[in-house]
Amino acid sequence: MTSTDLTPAGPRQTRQRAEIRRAVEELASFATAQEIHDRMRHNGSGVGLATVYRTLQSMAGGGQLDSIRNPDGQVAYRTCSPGHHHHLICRTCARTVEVTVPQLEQLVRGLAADHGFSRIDHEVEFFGTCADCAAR
Amino acid sequence: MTSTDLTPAGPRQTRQRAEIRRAVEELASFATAQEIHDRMRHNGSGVGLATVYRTLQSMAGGGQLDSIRNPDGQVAYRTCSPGHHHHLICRTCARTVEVTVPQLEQLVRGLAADHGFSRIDHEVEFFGTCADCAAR
DNA sequence: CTTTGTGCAAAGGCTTTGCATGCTT
DNA sequence: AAGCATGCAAAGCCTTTGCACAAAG
Repeated sequence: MTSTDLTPAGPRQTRQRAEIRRAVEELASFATAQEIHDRMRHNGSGVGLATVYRTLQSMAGGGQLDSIRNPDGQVAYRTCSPGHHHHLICRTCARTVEVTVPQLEQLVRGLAADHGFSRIDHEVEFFGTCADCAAR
Repeated sequence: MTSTDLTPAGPRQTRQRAEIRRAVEELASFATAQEIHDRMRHNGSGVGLATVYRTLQSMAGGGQLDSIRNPDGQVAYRTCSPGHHHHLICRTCARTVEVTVPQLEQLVRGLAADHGFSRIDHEVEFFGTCADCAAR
């Protein structure tokens, strides 16, 4: 070894990563890797699909992005406001509301205790019909 | 028309459908179409994979089966005990506990009201580590 | 200079679909 | 006899992976 580096390194700064980050930050709601890629292409970007997949995964793994699975089974990403929260998503127009449900967190802890489970993840997303769409 | 039938018809009774129903009823926990198909084959059944997929979908659509999406994005099926409830699933050993969480139901109604949403589905499944697996 | 990221295309895995045949009604 | 159900294989879709090249540190 010519040098000993003790810093965790982290992902490199590349044009592609920057573009992807920007694209994700512009999202109004969740979007899949393919949707994000499409959108970028329309905006003139030439970043490859595989890179988008890899980068989104990496960002989600690093906690910079939240990933959920939509009702069709695809993985969708979104930048999240800091802190733990959930989403209330309209099945019809995809409108999304971020909700914090402290009672749910308590509930989960209670559940865990009652059944001897630990490290319970709850990627809880609520899908429903929003007022506007119900009106039609 | 030679005859006018007013009954909704419904799925036909076939050997395959019966076999699939039986297989699903024997499940201890959720299983995907492929897993169910494999299991049936090992038990000597020659039912085709496509038929298993189609039949499970049909049964789930008819409310005879509950379907969830597992963490890998595959659709998993299970016969459910009557009444609304959720599942607490061990990520390691797949052990599943059925839990009723009345407070959650209340919470959901509250959420809906607060944000003008209606018909909120909450396919809420909790994934965690059960006591046995945590002990190792 | 070394290592990680990117692109492209191919491969993979799960699920759906087309079509001819068989079975239910 | 008429029509849905089944099987098989092919097609589809989303996602991952292999490999050579480019770029970052």
